[in-house]
Amino acid sequence: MAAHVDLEKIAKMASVSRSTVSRVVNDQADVSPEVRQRVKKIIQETGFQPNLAARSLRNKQTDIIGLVICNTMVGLFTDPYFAQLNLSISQTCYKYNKTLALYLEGEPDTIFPRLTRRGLMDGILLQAGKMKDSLLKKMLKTDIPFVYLGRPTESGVSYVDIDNVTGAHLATSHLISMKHKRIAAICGDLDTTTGADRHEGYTLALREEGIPYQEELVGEGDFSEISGYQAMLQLLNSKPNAVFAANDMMARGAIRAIQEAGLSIPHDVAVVGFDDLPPAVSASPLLTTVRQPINQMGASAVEMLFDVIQHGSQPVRHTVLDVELIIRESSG
Amino acid sequence: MAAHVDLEKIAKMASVSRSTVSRVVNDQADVSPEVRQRVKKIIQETGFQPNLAARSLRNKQTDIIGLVICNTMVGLFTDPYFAQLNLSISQTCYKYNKTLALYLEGEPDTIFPRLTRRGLMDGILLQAGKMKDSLLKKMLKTDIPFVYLGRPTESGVSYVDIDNVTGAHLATSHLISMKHKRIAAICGDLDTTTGADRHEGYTLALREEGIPYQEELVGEGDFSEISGYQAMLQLLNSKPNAVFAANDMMARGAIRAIQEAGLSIPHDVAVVGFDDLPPAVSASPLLTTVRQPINQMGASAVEMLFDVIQHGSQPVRHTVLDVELIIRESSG
DNA sequence: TTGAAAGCGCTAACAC
DNA sequence: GTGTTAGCGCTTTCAA
Repeated sequence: MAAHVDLEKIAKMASVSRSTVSRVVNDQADVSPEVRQRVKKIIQETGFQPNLAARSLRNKQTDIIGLVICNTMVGLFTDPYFAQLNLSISQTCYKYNKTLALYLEGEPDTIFPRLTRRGLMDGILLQAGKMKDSLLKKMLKTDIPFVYLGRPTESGVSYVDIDNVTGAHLATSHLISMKHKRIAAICGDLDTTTGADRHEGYTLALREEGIPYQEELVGEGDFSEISGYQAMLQLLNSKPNAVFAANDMMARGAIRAIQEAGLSIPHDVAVVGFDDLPPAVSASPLLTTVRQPINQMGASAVEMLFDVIQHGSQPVRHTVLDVELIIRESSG
Repeated sequence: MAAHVDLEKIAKMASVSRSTVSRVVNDQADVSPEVRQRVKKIIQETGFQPNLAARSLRNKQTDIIGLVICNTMVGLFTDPYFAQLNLSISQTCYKYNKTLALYLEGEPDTIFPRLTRRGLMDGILLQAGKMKDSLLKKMLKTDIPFVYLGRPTESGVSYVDIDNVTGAHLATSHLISMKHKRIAAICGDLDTTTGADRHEGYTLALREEGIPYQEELVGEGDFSEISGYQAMLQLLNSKPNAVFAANDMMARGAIRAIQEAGLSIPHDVAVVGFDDLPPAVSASPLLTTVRQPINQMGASAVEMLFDVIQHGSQPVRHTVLDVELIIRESSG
């Protein structure tokens, strides 16, 4: 932030006032064409760009939004899901000429004061973590605009989520329709709404078809590949002939366990995942999975946040995005 | 950024001046114990935190640093390598109470003006991309503090890198020492210094042992799993009995291709990767690979940047981190 | 040890 | 259509 040209200097060079330069910079009306022309030329030549700290102070708006993924989820940050979400959020910020601040570290308690500082961020995207996280409740008590990524456990929260229950239902129904009898599930962390909702969808589909829910056919992982592998190892003892994994990474782990056991997919055990992430899907056998619109989720969340920033947090906004079953090889 | 308590308000409540409150907030000397006590109590009660835009304007320092990974690399952002690097950078910022701004999108040309705005960032971490990227050259012409992540193709650049040549050399030598004759390589994008350096290490190791370099044993991927798979498919025609892949993702793809061809690892074909990323390594067979200290790389880069910000870009700083060969199952 | 006052660079209300 | 001026909230001389 070295010494540099400022409005004043441009004004002198163009023999006009600071205000006029400001008007030109911000594309406001009421500047004569000749003057605008002259000032623009000088701005061009000098490469002048208004100082953002000064503008933020004056405008009470920084054009920075934060993305917060706190500790309880950080271990999973290496999941390609987050990379993709992050990318879409970043792209949307770029498109609207906003800056994205990233908060990956920190316990909900210690990170909170950093999120509530004045003069840094206009608003925040809060990635859902464990249901018991206190951060959401705390944020609700502030007047800071924020949007939740996932289904919140509190009311009065604006959020964007995907239809996890329907997705899991689709996946399970698909397996049922393939005449499989013993349909296992590898759940994600059930202390997250995502994990719980996908489990719910599985349960619902079974119930609709009058298939009893059997404990020994249900394992719990934490969305990681290795946890899917381990859960499947366990489930193999119960001889399932199909398995719904709550995300693609765990499905991939399950496939590995099934293949190592000398069983074939989908002949001996059919597999369906959830996410439709290219790296997980493209291995062989190609994964049948539930596609969720990650990019749209990121974009919607950012745009919803801009709306909250501009128009206030009332009324509360919800967007739940549709999912789609993509049938490939692993389900037969 | 709603109306809120400011220094002035605290000052009134404590019956002191703004200056005194500022001194207390910034832990400066020359405030009497009683006054300090009194002011602190009120700050505590009100939850006052100084406005960062105002502070930035005054101090000419924002305590924000940027991480820039531009378009040419963005497709690879889903590589767990970047997730891990990102995480370590984020953690280090957190530790030093700085904010991290993330720039994932944008052509080098269009992103440049956004990086050079005054009053936004104190400095920048620039992830290496394609060698021909013009961003590095442009940054060099500015007075903005920055540190390059990877080996730069220009001189006068402060950077942090890992010893890619030695790593690839270690991997290849290891395969040679196992008495393999036909040692293939799956290179990463050779238009990146990382890809080129790892190729260089492979070449060097062969030469040292008097093994001729054979074109038909060398494939090129782009660091993605699928590209490793495809490159291996091709290479299998040349009947290699070992292969060095320039990263773990490609190694994983190669393993898949080898196994699908009905060959066993390491018996028929030995495989060595590069990165030592848990998700890639933990599948079976466990991957022999070159471990690079990603977390240390992130931390070093951030700390180097702080140093550049504080003390100027001269002298130029370099840190090249050591790598280590981790022998597991896939190399026999 | 404390307070008064200037000013960081910008925008916008108001006056001309 | 253009300029003057008053701050935004903070830190920091400088004076008391």
